[in-house]
Amino acid sequence: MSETPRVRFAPSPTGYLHVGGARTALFNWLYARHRGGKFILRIEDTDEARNTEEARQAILDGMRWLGMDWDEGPEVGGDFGPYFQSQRKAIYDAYYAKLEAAGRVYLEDNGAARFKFSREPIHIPDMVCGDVQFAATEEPDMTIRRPDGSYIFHFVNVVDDIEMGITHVIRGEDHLSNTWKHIDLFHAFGKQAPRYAHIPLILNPGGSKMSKRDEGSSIQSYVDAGFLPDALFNYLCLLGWTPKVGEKLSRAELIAGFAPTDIHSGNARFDMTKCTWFNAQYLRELSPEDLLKAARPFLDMAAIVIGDEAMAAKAVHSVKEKVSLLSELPAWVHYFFTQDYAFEDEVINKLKAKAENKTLLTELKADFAKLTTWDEHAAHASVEATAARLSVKPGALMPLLRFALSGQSRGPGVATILDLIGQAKSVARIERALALLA
RNA sequence: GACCCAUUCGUCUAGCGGUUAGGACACAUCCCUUUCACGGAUGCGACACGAGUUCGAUUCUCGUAUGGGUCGCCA
Repeated sequence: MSETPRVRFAPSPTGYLHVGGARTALFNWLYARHRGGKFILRIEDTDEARNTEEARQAILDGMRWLGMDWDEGPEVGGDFGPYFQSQRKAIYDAYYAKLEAAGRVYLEDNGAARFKFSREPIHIPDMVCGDVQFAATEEPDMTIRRPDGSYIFHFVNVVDDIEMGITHVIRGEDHLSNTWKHIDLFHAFGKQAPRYAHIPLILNPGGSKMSKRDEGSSIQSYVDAGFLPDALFNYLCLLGWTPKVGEKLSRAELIAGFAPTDIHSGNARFDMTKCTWFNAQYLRELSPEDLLKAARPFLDMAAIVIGDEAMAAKAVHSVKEKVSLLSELPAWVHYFFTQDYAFEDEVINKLKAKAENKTLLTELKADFAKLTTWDEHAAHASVEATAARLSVKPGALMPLLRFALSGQSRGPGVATILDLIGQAKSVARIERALALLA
């Protein structure tokens, strides 16, 4: 246990990066970083018919988006490559020969090769589940090579773990029932099996294993929905593991506190509401500039044209505690960037509800037009002055201004809106609203 | 069907023989307030069941039930 750990995440590029796979990768990554070991990415693409280049790319993209770097693997290299199983056939052939020499394989009529199980009891020391005992198996010997010469998962997985010097295998609990087969193989090769940690599965809200159909099953869906990588990263860590020092933690804290022995052995349901809450928390910590940067793709998608970057940063910042996802931002800020914003029906109705609204807005506009300085304080003071002059409460004027300036019934403080939009445009917007009431 | 893992508020969980069973999300109420939010306060809400072991079980053991997983020439 004192050797430098070498752990790996070994996804199969058959689809998108799955949230469960990402969490597995994350625990491996956390463990490697915690112990100063190596985190290896190995692509298990032995089944050519099912693998796609898009899927391979999606995995790499997803890993990078979440902020997990790998010390060895695709596009990085390393001393134990290649890191694509599709390129390691010579190694597998050599290992197959060892099994053959030991009399542990035999051929089926069609050419497929099977590994002869030892048929002895096997016990798995697991850092999460404890010691798990499996009685001598009565299952048929397992196929390890197809008739076309390509090898099966269980075989290549073990061979590569040996060849790559993997010391700890942290993977989903769905593998626990098959692990005795792997150990049997390790023994057949005269090797000691690595340390295992089978982590609980992530279940959908219905309580079964998350599948591709479920909301939030692919990492890309979080990118699209406007999640921040740090937020997802943090939330995913909490599924199956409880850090001792709190829930909302930085990566450094997560790395420092990570221990495989603290991982639970019961499955956990994914709670999108709490995941979203985490995102809201992380969103609020962003500086105006960083928030704008993160929001940019979503603003672009909504065809919002940002003129002044500084103003745009202030605009998104002004509503950041009102949203949980970046994708919600455009609806809250679009009117900052165009004089041709739409009016909600509800807003028009409220403006028309009272005849005096027209008078009040006209007076506000007149006072705004007279100002020689324009900022949040000046604008706010002007509204209060108008209110005093007309003997009404400022609170009676604010909603009207909000309606006129934004066309919406909710938003940041009215003074903030006035400041960001500017004097001339604010006056123009009130005129526009007045025209609507005519 | 066989085997494996699990079972505390709706969800994620703390608990490692004696606790008023704690926290987070959600929910409810109140406060704050120019809207919507944020924030603050309070509240609602759980040990699957049955036997043991013990002076005493949420905690240990066994059984039952329930949930999940695995038994592929998928990974």
